[in-house]
Amino acid sequence: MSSSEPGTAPPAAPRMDGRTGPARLQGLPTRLLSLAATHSDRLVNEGLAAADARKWHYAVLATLEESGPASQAELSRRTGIYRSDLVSVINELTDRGLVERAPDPADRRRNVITMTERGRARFARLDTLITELEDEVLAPLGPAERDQLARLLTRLVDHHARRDG
Amino acid sequence: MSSSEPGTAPPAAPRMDGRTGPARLQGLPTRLLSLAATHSDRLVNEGLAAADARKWHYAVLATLEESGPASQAELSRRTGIYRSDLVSVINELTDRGLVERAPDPADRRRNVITMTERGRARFARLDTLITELEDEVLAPLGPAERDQLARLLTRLVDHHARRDG
DNA sequence: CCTATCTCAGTTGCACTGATATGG
DNA sequence: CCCATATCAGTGCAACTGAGATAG
Repeated sequence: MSSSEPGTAPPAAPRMDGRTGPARLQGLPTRLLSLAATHSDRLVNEGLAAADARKWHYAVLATLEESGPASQAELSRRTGIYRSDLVSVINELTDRGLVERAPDPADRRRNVITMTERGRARFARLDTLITELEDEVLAPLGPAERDQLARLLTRLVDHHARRDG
Repeated sequence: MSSSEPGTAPPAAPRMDGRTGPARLQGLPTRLLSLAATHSDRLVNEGLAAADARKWHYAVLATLEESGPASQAELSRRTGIYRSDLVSVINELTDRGLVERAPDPADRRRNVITMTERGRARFARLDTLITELEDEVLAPLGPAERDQLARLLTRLVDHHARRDG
C-alpha cells in the first residue's frame, strides 16, 4: 500500500459462513456457477466411479435406451461428447459388454452402436444411482427451489447453445 | 411433471429448441449445471484471454485489492487456487508487472505478494470487463431471476463447501 | 473433388498428488 | 521432531484441434 487509501481500507473481516475469499469474487454468478458445477461434478463422478462407470457412460446408455442404435457421429451430437473422445468411451463400454460396435452395412463409414442386454440392466441401475446423486447434490434445496433452479439453468443453457451451435 | 408411460412413450421426438439429446439426460439438474458452467466459463475465459488475462489473475488481484498484501498460502486459501498452481499464476502476474513477490522478513518461509500501481489499474479494467461478461452470461435472465439464481447457487456452494472443507 | 465418419496424437486449462528444500 | 511454506514434476480428466484413412 503506497499511495491510495492504505489505512482506511476495511480489514476484510472473514465471514462466518465458511467462505473466506473476497466478497466481490465470491458473489459473482459466474464464479458461483463454476463452484457449484465443480462440487456437483465431483459428487457425480465419485458416485459413478464407485460403480465402475463415468458420466459419459450414462449419457451414451441413456441415448441408446431412448433412441435406439446409432452411429458414433449421431451419439456425439445427441450426448454432446466430442467426436474424438467418443471413441474411447465406446471402447470402455464394449470392454464391459454393455454395447456392441458393428460396421453399418448401409454406410460402411459408420459404426452402429447397439446396447446389449447387460447394457440395458446396467443403465437401469445407473439411472437410479444418478437419481440418488442428484438428490445429494440438491440436498439443501426444496422441491420448488430445485424446479426454479432447473428452469433458470435451462434458460441459460438454451440461450448459449443457440449462440454457439 | 408426469410422462412415465413406457409402452406409449413418444419415440424420442427431436425437440425444436436446439437441444436434441435424450430428455432424461438433458433435464438432469447436475447436467444443466455442468453445461451452464461450461458455457459461462468459456465466455469468461475467452473475454479475459482477449485482454491477456485469466480467471485466476482476476481472483488474485481482487483479493489483494480487498485485503492487501498476503503470502501465497493465504492467497491460496482466499481464492481457492490450489497452492501448487498459485506459483505459476504469481509468475505470470509478476511477468506482467502487476504484483511483486518479496520474501517476508518476519517469516522467511513466506513470500509477500503485493499489488503494484499497474496491478491496481489492471484490476480496475478487469473488474469492468468481468461485469460485462457476467451480463453476457446472464443475458436471458432478468434482475430478479439473476438474484434468485445467485441465491440458489450460493446455498448449494455453501452446503457442499462445508461438507468437504 | 468434396464431404462425412472414425481414429489417433497432441494441446490446454484445471484440480490435485507427492516429493523436496527451507524455515518456524 | 513436527509443521508450514513455496516449488517442481507429474497425473487424470474434460474439451478441443489437426491430421490421416476410408468410404459415400
